[in-house]
Amino acid sequence: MKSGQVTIKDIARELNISVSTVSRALANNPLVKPATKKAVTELAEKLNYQPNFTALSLRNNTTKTLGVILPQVVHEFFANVLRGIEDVAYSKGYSVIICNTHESFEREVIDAKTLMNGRVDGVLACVSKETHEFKHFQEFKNRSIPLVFFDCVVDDIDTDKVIIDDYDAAFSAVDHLLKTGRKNIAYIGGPEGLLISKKRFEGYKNAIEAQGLQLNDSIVTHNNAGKFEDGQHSIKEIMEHTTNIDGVFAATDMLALGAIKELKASGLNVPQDISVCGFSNWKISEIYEPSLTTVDQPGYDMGEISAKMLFSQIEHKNKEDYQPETRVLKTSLIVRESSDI
Amino acid sequence: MKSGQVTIKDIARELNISVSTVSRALANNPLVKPATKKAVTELAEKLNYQPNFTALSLRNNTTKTLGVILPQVVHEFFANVLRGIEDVAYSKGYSVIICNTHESFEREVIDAKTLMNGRVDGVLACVSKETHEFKHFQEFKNRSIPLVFFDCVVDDIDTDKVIIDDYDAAFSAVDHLLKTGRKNIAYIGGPEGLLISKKRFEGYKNAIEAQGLQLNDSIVTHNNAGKFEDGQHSIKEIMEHTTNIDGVFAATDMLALGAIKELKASGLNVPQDISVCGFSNWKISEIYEPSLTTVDQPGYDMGEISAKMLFSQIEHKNKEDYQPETRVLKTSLIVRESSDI
DNA sequence: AAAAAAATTGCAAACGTTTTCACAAATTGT
DNA sequence: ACAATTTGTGAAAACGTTTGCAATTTTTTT
Repeated sequence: MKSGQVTIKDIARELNISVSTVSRALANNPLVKPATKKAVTELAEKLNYQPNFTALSLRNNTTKTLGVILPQVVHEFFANVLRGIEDVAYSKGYSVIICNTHESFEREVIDAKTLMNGRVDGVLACVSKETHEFKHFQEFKNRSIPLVFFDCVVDDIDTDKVIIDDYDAAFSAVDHLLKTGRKNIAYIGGPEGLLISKKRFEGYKNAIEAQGLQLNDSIVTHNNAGKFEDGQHSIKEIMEHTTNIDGVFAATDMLALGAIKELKASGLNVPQDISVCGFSNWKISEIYEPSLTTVDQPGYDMGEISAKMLFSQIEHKNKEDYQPETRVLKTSLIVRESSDI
Repeated sequence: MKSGQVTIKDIARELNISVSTVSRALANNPLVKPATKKAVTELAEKLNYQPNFTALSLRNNTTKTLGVILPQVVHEFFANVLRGIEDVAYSKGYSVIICNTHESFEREVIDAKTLMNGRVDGVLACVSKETHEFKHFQEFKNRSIPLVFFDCVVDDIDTDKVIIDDYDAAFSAVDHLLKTGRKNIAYIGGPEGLLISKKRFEGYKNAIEAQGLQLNDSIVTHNNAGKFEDGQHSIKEIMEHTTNIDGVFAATDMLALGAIKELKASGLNVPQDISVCGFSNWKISEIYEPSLTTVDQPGYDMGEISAKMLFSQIEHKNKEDYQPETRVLKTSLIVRESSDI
């Protein structure tokens, strides 16, 4: 027994009344006599009474907690998503438990299990790039635990989803490079299996073909991660075969920055000789030299919208008429020095 | 009533036995007959039974959850701390609820209240830079909820603490600059009220004086945040009065990078004309050009040690013999291009 | 002053689990 | 065949809270 915890019973005993009365007094129930109410609230104040969270959860069958499963936190985009989620949650008196899978499938499964036993009222999830099997998420639906996917979603699971229009974003970005006169634009991609990677590549491809140009496979690369070093490595690889590229579209800012570093090292000037565009608009892309043209993702909006959808599921809990929905959010291209010609 | 949740009662009803037996069977209690045990476990498996988390918490008076209060998550150092905490927690079957105060005092108080009602078994906290009043933390002690401070700690509260040796780190960093021949080293600090800021400044000051040099107040600045723009601004301010500085020691990597950008803009070369050193070893400091000399903080270790101390408090819960302890962790200086002369 | 109505309060059940205690059934020893 | 074990099971309490219902007290009405 936690010594410090003062309960409703303690107050009842002290005041020689029943726990029911104390409970009602604290709830400001009009049934209870003003005098009693006063005595109770004053004593509660004095003893610093806080209703036991676990008992409330059990009684009300609601934990006032949301779970978030996501692959990274040191990531401006995810951090913004989290802020959006938190703001909505806090405004409803909910708190948020964050499970960071560190891009590990194994951890994701563990985290999903952790959230499956009634610990949360609903779950927001962004799947890791290692994940190709989704039983652990399906189980939320089986148990009718409200679930919303954001960013990296699972197509096969019928639930609310909020995604970025990755295709459109990539198309616009590459189109921008083409419009400035670039013709040989390399593609440096993230994990090939990931849906968002595929969409970004599609956008790249179609933008090029829309200009009547031919896609050149030898200047297209994919990486298992989206890290700085991968960007460097990709450029090296591309330059082994092809030296006349004049543009780079990278699927993440880190890939783009790695590319810039490597391009500089090989004696090229960005943007004079070659333009570079990233994806995500991290803080670093603004302060790097040259500053990086990139796609700004509406992270905060995504979090806010996802959380609102989740609450609407939670409130529809018992009804059968809930129709899952997919929201597609628009991005905006931020042109900076790295493509400013 | 959540439709999806299958309870021990459902199993008992289905098998026409009592809930006690089901409970025992699931706990693999030797008292229960193998046949019954088999029937129960098989049905539980089939129905995908998961013990209700809330009920367990109430029964056992333990939530198997730790709370972490910290001011930022998009911060490599804090992210590493979190990994350290999570690894220890997960290994003990605990999960972690992260409260991100976004450096807001108000939010910190709300978060503290949220964790105060029996939702967690213990709390790890790093105070925000806005915080100058600590009642909300003292309350954890009053309720005898285990509490460990890390990084930004509260001196007045008698509990376990894990800190970086900020003084020593700053001293070594500045000493390194001095040893390479620098004589006029500017200081660009973070929030002046913060203990870690004071310690870093002390280290800077003493390193300079240890060389028989005089501290020059006109090349010392403090900032309310530790952001890139603050670094730029500080350099501008310093250069208005003093133009012969040949070194900069900044209290964060972002301040240092802002400083570099501004120095470059004013026509100086780093490190040829002036050396710069940051603090924290963010990823960006490695990839920036020039790469940044900085102090590496053992974030993972800090998280791991803090969590272990917290568990030792949790396990000592009822005993009176617990003696709070403060652990001071050593840093290491990483010399890169920005001071390589 | 008694009856009726209104105002307060307490009892007990419920949420899902574990565990102590008591009891029933099966087995063993004589 | 009967007592003494052993083995297996169930009832009930407990964790801290809310709430329907019943019981009590107080106030109003006649």
